[in-house]
Amino acid sequence: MSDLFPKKGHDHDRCVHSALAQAEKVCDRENARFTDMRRKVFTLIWQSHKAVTAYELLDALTAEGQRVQPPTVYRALEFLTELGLVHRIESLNAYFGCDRPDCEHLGQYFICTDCGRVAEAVNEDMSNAVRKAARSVGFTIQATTVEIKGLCHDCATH
Amino acid sequence: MSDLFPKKGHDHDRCVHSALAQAEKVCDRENARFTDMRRKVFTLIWQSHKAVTAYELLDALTAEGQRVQPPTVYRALEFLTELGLVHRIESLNAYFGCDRPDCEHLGQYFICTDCGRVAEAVNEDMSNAVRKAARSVGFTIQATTVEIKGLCHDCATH
DNA sequence: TCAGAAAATGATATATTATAACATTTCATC
DNA sequence: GATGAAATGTTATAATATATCATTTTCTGA
Repeated sequence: MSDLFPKKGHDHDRCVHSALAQAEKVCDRENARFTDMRRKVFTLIWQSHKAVTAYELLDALTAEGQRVQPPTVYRALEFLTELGLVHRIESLNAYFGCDRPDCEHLGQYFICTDCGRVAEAVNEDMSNAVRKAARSVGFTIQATTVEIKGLCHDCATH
Repeated sequence: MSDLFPKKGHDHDRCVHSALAQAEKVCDRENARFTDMRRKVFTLIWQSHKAVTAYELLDALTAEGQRVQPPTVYRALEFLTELGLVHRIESLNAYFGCDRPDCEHLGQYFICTDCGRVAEAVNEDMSNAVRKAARSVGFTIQATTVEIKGLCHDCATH
Protein backbone atom coordinates (compact mmCIF):
# COMPACT_ATOMS: atom_id res chain seq x y z
CA MET A 1 0.00 0.00 0.00
CA SER A 2 1.40 3.32 -0.99
CA ASP A 3 1.25 6.14 1.52
CA LEU A 4 -0.76 8.94 0.11
CA PHE A 5 -1.18 10.80 3.36
CA PRO A 6 1.98 12.16 4.94
CA LYS A 7 3.72 9.98 7.48
CA LYS A 8 4.08 11.21 11.03
CA GLY A 9 7.23 13.19 11.54
CA HIS A 10 7.83 14.05 7.91
CA ASP A 11 9.66 17.31 7.41
CA HIS A 12 6.80 19.65 6.81
CA ASP A 13 8.76 22.86 6.66
CA ARG A 14 10.64 21.37 3.80
CA CYS A 15 7.39 20.57 1.95
CA VAL A 16 6.24 24.15 2.31
CA HIS A 17 9.58 25.46 1.21
CA SER A 18 9.64 23.31 -1.87
CA ALA A 19 6.04 24.18 -2.68
CA LEU A 20 6.97 27.84 -2.54
CA ALA A 21 9.86 27.25 -4.90
CA GLN A 22 7.59 25.43 -7.33
CA ALA A 23 4.99 28.18 -7.11
CA GLU A 24 7.60 30.77 -7.89
CA LYS A 25 8.68 28.83 -10.92
CA VAL A 26 5.12 28.53 -12.20
CA CYS A 27 4.44 32.23 -11.69
CA ASP A 28 7.64 33.05 -13.48
CA ARG A 29 6.72 30.85 -16.41
CA GLU A 30 3.26 32.41 -16.61
CA ASN A 31 4.50 35.95 -16.15
CA ALA A 32 2.30 36.24 -13.11
CA ARG A 33 3.20 38.14 -9.98
CA PHE A 34 3.66 36.14 -6.83
CA THR A 35 2.87 39.08 -4.59
CA ASP A 36 3.19 39.19 -0.82
CA MET A 37 -0.49 38.58 -0.29
CA ARG A 38 -0.55 35.64 -2.69
CA ARG A 39 2.55 34.17 -1.11
CA LYS A 40 1.06 34.53 2.37
CA VAL A 41 -2.18 32.83 1.37
CA PHE A 42 -0.31 30.10 -0.46
CA THR A 43 1.94 29.50 2.54
CA LEU A 44 -0.98 29.38 4.96
CA ILE A 45 -2.68 26.80 2.78
CA TRP A 46 0.45 24.70 2.60
CA GLN A 47 0.99 24.87 6.33
CA SER A 48 -2.02 22.62 6.76
CA HIS A 49 -2.66 19.08 5.62
CA LYS A 50 -6.32 19.93 5.74
CA ALA A 51 -8.32 21.97 3.31
CA VAL A 52 -8.57 25.56 4.51
CA THR A 53 -11.57 27.84 4.10
CA ALA A 54 -11.37 31.42 2.90
CA TYR A 55 -12.46 32.71 6.27
CA GLU A 56 -9.90 30.61 8.10
CA LEU A 57 -7.30 32.26 5.91
CA LEU A 58 -8.84 35.63 6.67
CA ASP A 59 -8.60 34.92 10.40
CA ALA A 60 -5.04 33.70 10.11
CA LEU A 61 -4.02 36.82 8.20
CA THR A 62 -5.77 38.99 10.76
CA ALA A 63 -3.95 37.16 13.54
CA GLU A 64 -0.72 38.01 11.75
CA GLY A 65 -1.63 41.65 12.16
CA GLN A 66 -2.89 42.32 8.65
CA ARG A 67 -6.20 44.07 8.22
CA VAL A 68 -7.68 42.00 5.43
CA GLN A 69 -11.16 41.85 3.93
CA PRO A 70 -12.83 38.89 2.23
CA PRO A 71 -12.29 40.10 -1.35
CA THR A 72 -8.55 40.17 -0.78
CA VAL A 73 -8.52 36.53 0.24
CA TYR A 74 -10.84 35.47 -2.53
CA ARG A 75 -8.73 37.27 -5.09
CA ALA A 76 -5.61 35.53 -3.93
CA LEU A 77 -7.46 32.21 -4.02
CA GLU A 78 -8.73 32.91 -7.51
CA PHE A 79 -5.24 33.69 -8.69
CA LEU A 80 -3.76 30.59 -7.09
CA THR A 81 -6.46 28.26 -8.37
CA GLU A 82 -6.26 29.66 -11.88
CA LEU A 83 -2.57 28.90 -11.96
CA GLY A 84 -3.25 25.46 -10.53
CA LEU A 85 -1.18 26.15 -7.44
CA VAL A 86 -4.14 25.46 -5.22
CA HIS A 87 -7.27 23.39 -5.74
CA ARG A 88 -10.72 24.08 -4.46
CA ILE A 89 -12.38 21.21 -2.66
CA GLU A 90 -15.99 21.72 -3.68
CA SER A 91 -17.55 19.53 -1.05
CA LEU A 92 -15.80 21.48 1.70
CA ASN A 93 -15.82 24.99 0.26
CA ALA A 94 -12.16 24.95 1.05
CA TYR A 95 -8.76 25.07 -0.58
CA PHE A 96 -5.83 22.73 -0.73
CA GLY A 97 -2.31 23.06 -2.03
CA CYS A 98 -1.38 21.24 -5.22
CA ASP A 99 1.70 19.01 -5.28
CA ARG A 100 2.13 19.12 -9.01
CA PRO A 101 1.35 22.62 -10.21
CA ASP A 102 3.81 22.18 -13.04
CA CYS A 103 1.79 19.67 -15.07
CA GLU A 104 -1.74 19.43 -16.33
CA HIS A 105 -3.69 16.75 -14.54
CA LEU A 106 -7.12 15.64 -13.44
CA GLY A 107 -6.64 15.46 -9.70
CA GLN A 108 -8.57 13.35 -7.24
CA TYR A 109 -8.92 14.15 -3.57
CA PHE A 110 -9.15 11.81 -0.65
CA ILE A 111 -10.67 13.50 2.37
CA CYS A 112 -10.57 11.83 5.76
CA THR A 113 -13.77 12.55 7.66
CA ASP A 114 -12.07 11.62 10.93
CA CYS A 115 -8.80 13.54 11.00
CA GLY A 116 -9.73 16.04 8.31
CA ARG A 117 -6.59 15.53 6.30
CA VAL A 118 -6.75 15.73 2.53
CA ALA A 119 -4.51 14.05 -0.01
CA GLU A 120 -4.33 14.65 -3.71
CA ALA A 121 -3.90 11.69 -5.99
CA VAL A 122 -3.23 11.75 -9.68
CA ASN A 123 -4.42 8.31 -10.58
CA GLU A 124 -4.37 7.63 -14.29
CA ASP A 125 -6.90 4.81 -13.99
CA MET A 126 -9.40 7.22 -12.52
CA SER A 127 -8.55 9.99 -14.95
CA ASN A 128 -8.78 7.66 -17.91
CA ALA A 129 -12.07 6.22 -16.72
CA VAL A 130 -13.47 9.74 -16.50
CA ARG A 131 -12.13 10.68 -19.94
CA LYS A 132 -13.42 7.49 -21.48
CA ALA A 133 -16.86 7.89 -19.92
CA ALA A 134 -17.03 11.45 -21.20
CA ARG A 135 -15.97 10.39 -24.68
CA SER A 136 -18.57 7.66 -24.77
CA VAL A 137 -21.38 10.16 -24.26
CA GLY A 138 -19.90 12.85 -26.48
CA PHE A 139 -19.05 15.14 -23.59
CA THR A 140 -16.15 17.59 -23.82
CA ILE A 141 -14.43 17.91 -20.46
CA GLN A 142 -13.53 21.34 -19.16
CA ALA A 143 -12.96 20.50 -15.51
CA THR A 144 -13.44 17.60 -13.18
CA THR A 145 -14.18 17.31 -9.49
CA VAL A 146 -13.37 13.97 -7.91
CA GLU A 147 -13.62 14.01 -4.15
CA ILE A 148 -13.64 10.85 -2.10
CA LYS A 149 -14.67 11.05 1.53
CA GLY A 150 -13.99 8.35 4.07
CA LEU A 151 -11.36 7.13 6.47
CA CYS A 152 -7.66 7.33 5.80
CA HIS A 153 -5.63 4.27 6.66
CA ASP A 154 -4.43 5.71 9.96
CA CYS A 155 -7.91 6.56 11.15
CA ALA A 156 -9.43 3.31 9.93
CA THR A 157 -6.92 1.20 11.84
CA HIS A 158 -6.55 3.18 15.09
CA MET B 1 -22.60 7.20 -28.67
CA SER B 2 -25.20 6.71 -25.99
CA ASP B 3 -27.47 9.60 -25.18
CA LEU B 4 -27.02 10.55 -21.59
CA PHE B 5 -28.78 13.86 -21.83
CA PRO B 6 -32.46 13.77 -22.69
CA LYS B 7 -33.41 14.06 -26.33
CA LYS B 8 -35.48 16.97 -27.48
CA GLY B 9 -39.15 16.24 -27.30
CA HIS B 10 -38.95 13.39 -24.83
CA ASP B 11 -42.02 13.03 -22.65
CA HIS B 12 -40.93 14.92 -19.60
CA ASP B 13 -44.18 14.73 -17.68
CA ARG B 14 -43.87 11.02 -17.86
CA CYS B 15 -40.34 11.14 -16.39
CA VAL B 16 -41.58 13.21 -13.47
CA HIS B 17 -44.52 10.93 -12.95
CA SER B 18 -42.40 7.84 -12.92
CA ALA B 19 -39.86 9.47 -10.61
CA LEU B 20 -42.67 10.24 -8.19
CA ALA B 21 -43.79 6.64 -8.29
CA GLN B 22 -40.27 5.45 -7.57
CA ALA B 23 -39.89 7.94 -4.75
CA GLU B 24 -43.09 6.73 -3.19
CA LYS B 25 -41.87 3.17 -3.35
CA VAL B 26 -38.57 4.07 -1.70
CA CYS B 27 -40.29 6.04 1.08
CA ASP B 28 -42.62 3.15 1.63
CA ARG B 29 -39.76 0.71 1.91
CA GLU B 30 -37.94 2.98 4.34
CA ASN B 31 -41.02 3.77 6.37
CA ALA B 32 -40.48 7.42 5.63
CA ARG B 33 -43.24 9.93 5.06
CA PHE B 34 -43.45 11.43 1.60
CA THR B 35 -45.19 14.56 2.85
CA ASP B 36 -46.70 17.31 0.74
CA MET B 37 -43.68 19.55 1.19
CA ARG B 38 -41.25 16.80 0.29
CA ARG B 39 -43.30 15.84 -2.71
CA LYS B 40 -43.47 19.44 -3.88
CA VAL B 41 -39.71 19.91 -3.56
CA PHE B 42 -39.04 16.60 -5.25
CA THR B 43 -41.37 17.47 -8.11
CA LEU B 44 -39.83 20.91 -8.58
CA ILE B 45 -36.40 19.35 -8.78
CA TRP B 46 -37.55 16.82 -11.31
CA GLN B 47 -39.25 19.44 -13.43
CA SER B 48 -35.84 20.71 -14.38
CA HIS B 49 -33.00 19.07 -16.25
CA LYS B 50 -30.71 21.44 -14.47
CA ALA B 51 -29.54 21.34 -10.92
CA VAL B 52 -31.73 23.54 -8.75
CA THR B 53 -30.57 25.61 -5.81
CA ALA B 54 -32.34 25.73 -2.46
CA TYR B 55 -33.31 29.34 -2.99
CA GLU B 56 -34.67 28.65 -6.45
CA LEU B 57 -36.89 26.05 -4.85
CA LEU B 58 -37.85 28.58 -2.19
CA ASP B 59 -38.81 31.07 -4.88
CA ALA B 60 -40.76 28.49 -6.82
CA LEU B 61 -42.70 27.47 -3.73
CA THR B 62 -43.38 31.10 -2.92
CA ALA B 63 -44.61 31.63 -6.47
CA GLU B 64 -47.03 28.76 -5.89
CA GLY B 65 -48.47 30.77 -3.06
CA GLN B 66 -46.79 28.96 -0.17
CA ARG B 67 -45.11 31.04 2.49
CA VAL B 68 -41.94 29.05 2.98
CA GLN B 69 -38.71 29.77 4.84
CA PRO B 70 -35.23 28.43 4.09
CA PRO B 71 -35.19 25.77 6.82
CA THR B 72 -38.26 24.15 5.32
CA VAL B 73 -36.58 23.74 1.97
CA TYR B 74 -33.31 22.57 3.46
CA ARG B 75 -35.12 20.00 5.58
CA ALA B 76 -36.90 18.60 2.57
CA LEU B 77 -33.61 18.49 0.70
CA GLU B 78 -31.92 16.74 3.59
CA PHE B 79 -34.65 14.15 3.68
CA LEU B 80 -34.54 13.57 -0.06
CA THR B 81 -30.77 13.33 -0.25
CA GLU B 82 -30.60 10.97 2.71
CA LEU B 83 -32.97 8.62 0.96
CA GLY B 84 -30.97 8.99 -2.23
CA LEU B 85 -33.93 10.46 -4.12
CA VAL B 86 -31.98 13.57 -4.89
CA HIS B 87 -28.25 14.24 -5.16
CA ARG B 88 -26.42 17.35 -4.20
CA ILE B 89 -24.10 18.74 -6.87
CA GLU B 90 -21.29 20.10 -4.74
CA SER B 91 -19.71 22.29 -7.36
CA LEU B 92 -23.02 24.07 -7.96
CA ASN B 93 -24.51 24.10 -4.46
CA ALA B 94 -27.55 22.66 -6.12
CA TYR B 95 -29.70 19.57 -6.25
CA PHE B 96 -30.57 17.09 -8.93
CA GLY B 97 -33.05 14.23 -9.08
CA CYS B 98 -31.73 10.70 -9.03
CA ASP B 99 -32.82 8.24 -11.70
CA ARG B 100 -32.02 5.16 -9.68
CA PRO B 101 -32.99 5.79 -6.07
CA ASP B 102 -33.71 2.12 -5.64
CA CYS B 103 -30.12 0.90 -5.79
CA GLU B 104 -26.86 1.83 -4.13
CA HIS B 105 -24.45 3.39 -6.55
CA LEU B 106 -21.56 5.78 -6.91
CA GLY B 107 -23.01 8.34 -9.27
CA GLN B 108 -21.16 10.62 -11.62
CA TYR B 109 -22.51 13.88 -12.92
CA PHE B 110 -21.97 15.52 -16.26
CA ILE B 111 -22.71 19.22 -16.12
CA CYS B 112 -22.95 21.24 -19.31
CA THR B 113 -21.52 24.70 -18.75
CA ASP B 114 -23.34 25.98 -21.81
CA CYS B 115 -26.95 24.84 -21.47
CA GLY B 116 -26.76 24.08 -17.75
CA ARG B 117 -28.23 20.62 -18.05
CA VAL B 118 -27.02 17.87 -15.78
CA ALA B 119 -26.98 14.14 -16.39
CA GLU B 120 -26.26 11.39 -13.94
CA ALA B 121 -24.21 8.46 -15.08
CA VAL B 122 -23.57 5.27 -13.21
CA ASN B 123 -20.46 4.15 -14.97
CA GLU B 124 -18.91 1.06 -13.47
CA ASP B 125 -15.52 1.79 -14.99
CA MET B 126 -15.39 5.07 -13.14
CA SER B 127 -16.80 3.60 -9.94
CA ASN B 128 -14.37 0.72 -10.04
CA ALA B 129 -11.43 3.00 -10.73
CA VAL B 130 -12.38 5.06 -7.69
CA ARG B 131 -12.82 1.98 -5.51
CA LYS B 132 -9.55 0.50 -6.70
CA ALA B 133 -7.63 3.72 -6.13
CA ALA B 134 -9.05 3.96 -2.62
CA ARG B 135 -8.15 0.36 -1.86
CA SER B 136 -4.62 0.87 -3.09
CA VAL B 137 -4.03 3.62 -0.55
CA GLY B 138 -5.93 1.94 2.27
CA PHE B 139 -8.78 4.41 2.16
CA THR B 140 -12.30 3.41 3.25
CA ILE B 141 -14.89 5.13 1.08
CA GLN B 142 -17.91 6.72 2.71
CA ALA B 143 -19.06 8.94 -0.12
CA THR B 144 -17.86 10.09 -3.50
CA THR B 145 -18.32 13.23 -5.51
CA VAL B 146 -17.60 12.95 -9.21
CA GLU B 147 -18.65 16.00 -11.18
CA ILE B 148 -17.53 16.59 -14.72
CA LYS B 149 -18.03 20.00 -16.24
CA GLY B 150 -17.85 20.73 -19.91
CA LEU B 151 -19.96 20.74 -23.03
CA CYS B 152 -22.69 18.24 -23.73
CA HIS B 153 -22.82 16.82 -27.23
CA ASP B 154 -25.61 19.15 -28.32
CA CYS B 155 -23.79 22.25 -27.19
CA ALA B 156 -20.42 21.12 -28.52
CA THR B 157 -21.79 20.55 -32.01
CA HIS B 158 -24.21 23.47 -32.40
C1' DT C 1 13.23 59.09 -14.48
C1' DC C 2 8.94 59.88 -14.74
C1' DA C 3 4.06 59.82 -17.00
C1' DG C 4 0.56 56.85 -18.04
C1' DA C 5 -1.53 52.39 -18.10
C1' DA C 6 -2.29 48.12 -16.05
C1' DA C 7 -2.46 45.25 -12.20
C1' DA C 8 -3.22 44.53 -7.48
C1' DT C 9 -5.14 45.65 -3.21
C1' DG C 10 -8.20 48.35 0.03
C1' DA C 11 -12.77 49.42 1.58
C1' DT C 12 -17.64 49.23 1.79
C1' DA C 13 -21.64 47.06 0.98
C1' DT C 14 -24.36 43.31 -0.06
C1' DA C 15 -25.65 38.81 -2.24
C1' DT C 16 -25.95 33.85 -1.66
C1' DT C 17 -26.02 29.64 0.84
C1' DA C 18 -27.02 27.34 5.19
C1' DT C 19 -28.22 26.40 10.06
C1' DA C 20 -29.49 27.07 15.14
C1' DA C 21 -33.18 27.37 18.28
C1' DC C 22 -37.61 27.28 19.80
C1' DA C 23 -42.88 27.28 18.78
C1' DT C 24 -46.63 25.05 16.61
C1' DT C 25 -48.98 21.67 13.95
C1' DT C 26 -49.71 17.11 12.09
C1' DC C 27 -49.87 12.28 12.39
C1' DA C 28 -49.58 7.52 14.02
C1' DT C 29 -50.71 4.74 17.89
C1' DC C 30 -52.83 3.48 21.90
C1' DG D 1 -59.42 11.63 22.21
C1' DA D 2 -54.70 11.66 24.77
C1' DT D 3 -49.96 11.16 23.93
C1' DG D 4 -45.50 11.33 21.91
C1' DA D 5 -42.88 11.62 17.81
C1' DA D 6 -42.22 13.68 13.53
C1' DA D 7 -42.72 17.47 10.58
C1' DT D 8 -43.20 22.17 9.69
C1' DG D 9 -43.38 27.21 10.96
C1' DT D 10 -40.89 31.24 12.58
C1' DT D 11 -37.20 34.17 13.77
C1' DA D 12 -32.67 35.10 13.84
C1' DT D 13 -28.14 34.63 12.40
C1' DA D 14 -23.93 32.14 10.64
C1' DA D 15 -20.96 31.04 6.76
C1' DT D 16 -19.57 31.67 2.13
C1' DA D 17 -18.88 34.76 -1.81
C1' DT D 18 -18.99 38.81 -4.92
C1' DA D 19 -19.98 43.64 -6.92
C1' DT D 20 -18.31 48.18 -7.03
C1' DC D 21 -15.48 51.92 -6.67
C1' DA D 22 -11.17 54.05 -4.47
C1' DT D 23 -6.35 53.78 -3.80
C1' DT D 24 -1.81 51.96 -4.22
C1' DT D 25 1.75 49.45 -6.51
C1' DT D 26 4.13 47.90 -10.46
C1' DC D 27 5.33 47.79 -15.21
C1' DT D 28 6.31 49.97 -19.58
C1' DG D 29 7.89 53.09 -22.82
C1' DA D 30 9.22 57.75 -23.98
